[in-house]
Amino acid sequence: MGLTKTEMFTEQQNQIALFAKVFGHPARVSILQHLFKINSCVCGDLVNEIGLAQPTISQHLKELKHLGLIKGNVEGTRVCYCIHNENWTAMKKVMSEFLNQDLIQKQDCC
Amino acid sequence: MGLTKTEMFTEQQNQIALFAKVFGHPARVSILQHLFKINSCVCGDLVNEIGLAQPTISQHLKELKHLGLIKGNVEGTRVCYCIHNENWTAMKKVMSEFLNQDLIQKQDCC
DNA sequence: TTTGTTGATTGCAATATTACGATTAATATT
DNA sequence: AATATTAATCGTAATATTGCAATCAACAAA
Repeated sequence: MGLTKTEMFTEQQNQIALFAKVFGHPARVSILQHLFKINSCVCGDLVNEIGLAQPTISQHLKELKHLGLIKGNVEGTRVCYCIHNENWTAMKKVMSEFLNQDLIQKQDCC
Repeated sequence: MGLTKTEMFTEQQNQIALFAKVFGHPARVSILQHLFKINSCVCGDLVNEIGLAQPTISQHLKELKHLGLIKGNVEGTRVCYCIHNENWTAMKKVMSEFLNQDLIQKQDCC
């Protein structure tokens, strides 16, 4: 049905999935890497850097902002974007806990 | 258009996105957590544990297997699933590099 | 005020994802 | 052989995502 049944999962599981989903598109990965490298940049720069149309980049930025991973600051006609450090750190904690789970038994079942 | 333009991104960016995408659904997060906890289990157990229909779980398992994160072993009429340790470790390396990027300048742009 | 620049929003088309009923395939059990 | 159990596959419906042309809104510059 295309409808994820979030109510049958824990809050933690849904949160992991939400973060992962936003990283599940190479354009957003690319935007984030660029923001880490450049520290701050304007929407138009990302359009040139990545090569997708301006509305597409704008939409990806909106999703990243909505999850709190980036900040946007209006500077005249331009909007400056940067990584939201505190939220990025919090996200890392959640994702690391998931990724660094340990198996009780190290040998494979099969 | 609903079509991701993978050719405009680096292989690394596409790989990060592929891994992230598979974690982008709470059912798959839940399956993986359960496999870590139980070490190995049968498809039917996951159906009972999670509460989605059998074809749905089977489909999620297929995606996880396709990415190499789990193994499946036929045992009579049952199929035993477990984490693919080596591939999980390799995935962790790729994802950690992305998540642990450092900002050159610590102060926010805005 | 008019024009230019920048980025958000809208509307739409194409494709992808999620979920499950029905069925099938494979093996176990009787 | 007939039946039961288990999981994969098929088909389909509903919803979500991606991408962009066109437009709009806000501000800057002339």
